[in-house]
Amino acid sequence: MPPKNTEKSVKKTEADADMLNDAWRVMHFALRAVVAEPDRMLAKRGLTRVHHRILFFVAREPAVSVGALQATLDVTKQALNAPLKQLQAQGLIVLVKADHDARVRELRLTSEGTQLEAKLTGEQHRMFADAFAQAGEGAKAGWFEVTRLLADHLR
Amino acid sequence: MPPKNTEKSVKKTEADADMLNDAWRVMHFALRAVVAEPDRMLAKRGLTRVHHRILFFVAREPAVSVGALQATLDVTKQALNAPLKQLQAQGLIVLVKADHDARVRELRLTSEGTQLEAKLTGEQHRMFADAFAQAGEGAKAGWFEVTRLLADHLR
DNA sequence: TTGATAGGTCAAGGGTGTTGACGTATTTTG
DNA sequence: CAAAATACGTCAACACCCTTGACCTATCAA
Repeated sequence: MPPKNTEKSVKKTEADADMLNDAWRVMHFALRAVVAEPDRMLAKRGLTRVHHRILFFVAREPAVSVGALQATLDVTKQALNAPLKQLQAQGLIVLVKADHDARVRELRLTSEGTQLEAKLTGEQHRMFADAFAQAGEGAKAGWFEVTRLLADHLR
Repeated sequence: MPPKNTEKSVKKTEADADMLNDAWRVMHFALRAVVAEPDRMLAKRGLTRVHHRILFFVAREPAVSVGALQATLDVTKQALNAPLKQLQAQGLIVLVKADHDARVRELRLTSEGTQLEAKLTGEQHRMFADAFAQAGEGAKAGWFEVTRLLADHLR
């Protein structure tokens, strides 16, 4: 038999639901906040979040091939082509033939691209670092634990 | 004068950068995880996240007007119209003229709509509840604190 | 030489959002 | 009461960004 809905248990359940809704809401806003500043910077150059994703991955894996990037970002080559050309046109990335295989093109950031990427990612890092610093080590550890547990549900 | 890049300070900085990248990555995956199950359930009915958002807000604010919902979701009425009709067609929501003003239509969930919404939101609540339960009260408090601090950057 | 691979490009189409204009019913206001 | 404003619905045009599919070149490997 399920427990009766006493006055008390009802209240507790509703408070829980509110708390969980809050968790979801605040997580949404946090994500928007982290993305907002970089988005503004990108918009000034006529770029979008896709461009940032490209810059981000190329920064962390220099000489990555177009195909590998495509797989990482999980988009078709047609979808990747346009932003890639825009980034080239703005002198943020270069494509050079690979030594080992002249068919593949290796992506690299130019110094300008490196600068922009650092600014974009740095802005996001600053937000996290600030939040962690203000909240303290314990809160930081808790945040990571909970967030990882949530992410684990992806399988 | 900036501090020298000693062997040690370099290592620490890089570890920090990794940690902050991780924070961003894990947050992404957490969000995807929370959204994944409800998305699957919606897809079975040919619905999307917009429909869930509508169900969610109507559940929490019964008799909300079309215009108010539109403002809440921040979309045009044209964008809202199609999903609204689909939800009506599936018998999940009803629109009735308001007593106080026959121009406005008040939205309400049908019992079927209430059921579906509870299933969708319940799935998300379960994920958060599980994560919080596994991580403990301290971690939960830390998670909320950090996430709120991040969200605060929105203004 | 032949077949597979990396990449680029063109064409067509879907999905989902937008703005703008217009129509109808209803309420508020001068 | 007539006129203006409001709530909502709908049609059309367009934009953005992604997809699939086909075809092309250059290059490598069997």
